[in-house]
Amino acid sequence: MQIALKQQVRCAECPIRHRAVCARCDDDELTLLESMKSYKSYEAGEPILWRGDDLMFVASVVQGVAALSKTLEDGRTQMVGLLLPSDFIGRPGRTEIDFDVTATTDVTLCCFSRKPFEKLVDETPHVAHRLMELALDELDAARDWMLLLGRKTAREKIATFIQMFVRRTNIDPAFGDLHHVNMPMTRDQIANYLGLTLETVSRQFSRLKKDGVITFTDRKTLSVIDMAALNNATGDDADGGIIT
Amino acid sequence: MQIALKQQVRCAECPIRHRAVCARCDDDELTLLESMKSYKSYEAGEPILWRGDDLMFVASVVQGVAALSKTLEDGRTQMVGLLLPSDFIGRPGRTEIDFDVTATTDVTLCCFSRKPFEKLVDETPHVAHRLMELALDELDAARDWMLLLGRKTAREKIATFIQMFVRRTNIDPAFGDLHHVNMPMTRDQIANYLGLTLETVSRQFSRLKKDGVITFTDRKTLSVIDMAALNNATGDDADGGIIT
DNA sequence: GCGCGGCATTGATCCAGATCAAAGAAGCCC
DNA sequence: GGGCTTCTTTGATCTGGATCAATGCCGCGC
Repeated sequence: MQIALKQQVRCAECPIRHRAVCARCDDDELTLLESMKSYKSYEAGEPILWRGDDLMFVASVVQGVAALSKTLEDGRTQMVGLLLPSDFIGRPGRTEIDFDVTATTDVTLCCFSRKPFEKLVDETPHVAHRLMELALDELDAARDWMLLLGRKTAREKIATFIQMFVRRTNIDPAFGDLHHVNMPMTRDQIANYLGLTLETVSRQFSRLKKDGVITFTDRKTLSVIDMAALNNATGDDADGGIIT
Repeated sequence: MQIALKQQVRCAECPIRHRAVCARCDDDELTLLESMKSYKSYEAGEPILWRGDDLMFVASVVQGVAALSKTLEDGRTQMVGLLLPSDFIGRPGRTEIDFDVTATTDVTLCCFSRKPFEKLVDETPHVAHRLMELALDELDAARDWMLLLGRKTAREKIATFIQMFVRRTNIDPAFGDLHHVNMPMTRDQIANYLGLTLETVSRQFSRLKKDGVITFTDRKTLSVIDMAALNNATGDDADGGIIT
């Protein structure tokens, strides 16, 4: 799965070229970015940033999945964001962050020193604009998630979780009726994501399997057998707008 | 409590002048804004916008409290945001919203038609910048809230809720040791906010009262007797950074 | 003052999901 | 391949908060 990435990929060939913060940069701007950027890699499980860290760099996720999480005094933790390729770490005007960032899978970041990057943002309206869009997308995702955390049952949470990966993975609708989904997380991480315990996560996966909604290829890969049943099980309004 | 607001307050005298989206506008810009703006009022309980509505205007909350909420198929609802004076409704590039906006108390909005306002944003970098800051603040709040919804117990949720109002209400630290707090919401609204039922909210208030942490003046006004105990009961790290 | 409608409180019971506990898989290193 | 460790599943039990059901409180209109 993991594609080896040359230490310094040319921006023009970058896999996240069209979706990241640099999406609307022209050739001159890309040349500038190329001179500023450097890649950093992290292994699965490795911390990327700790809460309260001084933010020396900002970065785009090029490859892999990272998680934002918060922890209570006694150790209970909750994921509060999931960073996929093209998502951005760090914000203009913020010098530190209030959550931990951890590599969920092996992760490659495209990093920029904060100061020069902020200068660039100030001088390049469309980069500022793109940052705004990314922040608003995160805000939308956070709100959907709040509904999930506050009101959904365990089964609905798991169904929503699977649905999310289906939508993200399988952009191509002409894929056939069997939706293969890879979930790059352990049961424990999924539990932290959904505000559940890992045992409950496991049990709900088993129930959906017994009910003939999904089937497992291996522990992290499943296929959706009955997409209608899955959508039903999320508890959301039916008008999700996606034709299954 | 409610201060009567003239139908068209001069921007220079506006109570949210220094915190809203217009915070850094100069006199010329204010003159322009004054010619664009119009006030709208809503009574407590009244809907302001429905999910999916076409966003004809954007607005700043001048006075009162409004709530953003989302609803599941079967009617369960969850608040996903609370709009206080100076908070902003509507985003550049978004023509509709994915949640309901309802007046929690009587609300006054300062409205701008969406199109001309977007033009203004494009031409005025510091307005765009301020919008970004407001969005990022909302994102921070959303993440704290996700931790609360996903992992906190009922008692911790209520304690956090009270603490939030203490911090917002009583900016002046030289207030004495008795912290009066006004909560402009019914038990039912608090429950929707915290992902609980109204009965549980009521019970936890009673327990905190019995434990000598708070005392009630009336149903919506309370005083914190033991601030240390309250902070302890939130479950958060002690380093909240506020001297009580 | 009385009656009525809209919160709020309190009690009794139930159940979804947490917790405690044990036994399978699946890597992975030697 | 054998013996680690780490992750996952499944079972038994417990419990916090939901649900169901009164009852209490307060403001308001007549």
